[in-house]
Amino acid sequence: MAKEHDDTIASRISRVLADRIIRGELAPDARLRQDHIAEEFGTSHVPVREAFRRLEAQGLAVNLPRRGVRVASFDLKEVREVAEMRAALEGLALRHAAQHLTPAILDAAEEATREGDAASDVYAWEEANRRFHRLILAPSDMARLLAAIDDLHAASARFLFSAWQSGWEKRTDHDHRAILAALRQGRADEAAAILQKHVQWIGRAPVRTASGSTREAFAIVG
Amino acid sequence: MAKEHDDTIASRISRVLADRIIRGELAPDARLRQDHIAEEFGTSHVPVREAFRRLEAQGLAVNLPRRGVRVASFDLKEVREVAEMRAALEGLALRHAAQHLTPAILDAAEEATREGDAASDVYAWEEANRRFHRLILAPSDMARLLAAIDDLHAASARFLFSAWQSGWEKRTDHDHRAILAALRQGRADEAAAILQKHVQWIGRAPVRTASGSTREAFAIVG
DNA sequence: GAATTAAAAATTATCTATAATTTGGAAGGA
DNA sequence: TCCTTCCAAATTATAGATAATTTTTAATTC
Repeated sequence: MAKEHDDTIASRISRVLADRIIRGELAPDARLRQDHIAEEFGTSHVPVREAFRRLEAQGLAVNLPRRGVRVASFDLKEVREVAEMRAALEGLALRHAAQHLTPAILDAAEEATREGDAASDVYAWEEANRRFHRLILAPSDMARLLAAIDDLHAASARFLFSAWQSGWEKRTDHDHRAILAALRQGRADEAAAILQKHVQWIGRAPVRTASGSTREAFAIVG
Repeated sequence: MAKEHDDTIASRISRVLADRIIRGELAPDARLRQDHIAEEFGTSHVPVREAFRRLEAQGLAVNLPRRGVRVASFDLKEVREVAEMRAALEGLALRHAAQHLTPAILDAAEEATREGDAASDVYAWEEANRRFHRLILAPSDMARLLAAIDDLHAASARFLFSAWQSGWEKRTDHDHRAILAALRQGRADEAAAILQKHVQWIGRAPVRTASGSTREAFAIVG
């Protein structure tokens, strides 16, 4: 039902490109040539340009008029910025969502945490992590806030994949469990406080650069 | 210099339409017909469509694929939501900006407050108010955060103009002065706390509806 | 009220103009 | 001679205009 009828070519292109940027298949500063992309998707450049405007708004691409669109670059400063914005907004969302959380939702969130702990690669972990956050925040029923958080999660995931392309290690997410425990006991403010700390934790990993040397990469790991 | 070289037709259209929506010249749910707008601006509909994507991302318009674009509607719930998001994000920005604030900036912010107090209509007041907030937050130097705050200010202004189309009364902004006083004394956290309260204050005003009766309208007045 | 047709509007394709970039010398200097 | 720098022509890509197509909405008929 509703197959993909409510879906324009532009939105499909923007989703696919966003995914490639997030996964690092399109590197920072890489040019996005509208005619090439149009050809790949078998369309004209018009919907491609519309997709570009969406990517710009998400902060995944930057446009230089008459000089083309490039994948947005990022640095440690922006990782920190996104972490703090997530802390502020997710804390707000959780305080509103708390009163609408049901045992069923909390159970689903715990299951997402287990799946994250069991994840064998960083992509699977990120998917489970994002699901956890979305599950406990969605009942806030604040559309604008949730959309903003989604865009921040996209940025987070990009930082994460950039740092941990390989070498992912399983670990147990104690923060998620502490958040769920607090929520089960109706301690919403405590849960929000843990969440805010949790989201601001920035992990670091050594990354092999193109030139063979290694540098440190940073990413939000919550 | 640099006249409007770094400016596309699409961005100009999106700015003009955003302004009309914010000022209430384009009412909620009003249809935005791409061909009509294209004709008005003396262009084709292609840049108009790109402008629509930007308005969508700002939350000022909604797109129903193949059925056209409409001005986004809003309600008290969204006014509250925007107020809380502004509180969260402006608080964050101020805590980062505080250490970079100079006496010159604080003087300029005080001047903006005076201009707001002296404003004779709601449009002048909003301009001065926005300038105050931008002045004290910009030194945080967090581009993504400031862009998000700008979009929330646009939404705020729309709510305000919708409620106070006429009947604006001068008043003295004690909150702004308390914020500046705290900042001058280096009490950043206190300033941020006042700002957060300030931004969440929702004023109400009676509004004459089309049918002649009156209803209450709500808006962020900080 | 359901079905059919006509009109309007959105989406996408194709085409054109213009700006930006690259390339290929030519001139000048060491 | 070799290298660098500068300029102009050629190439490439973006931005926008115009044209074609599909979809939705309205009107009309049965």
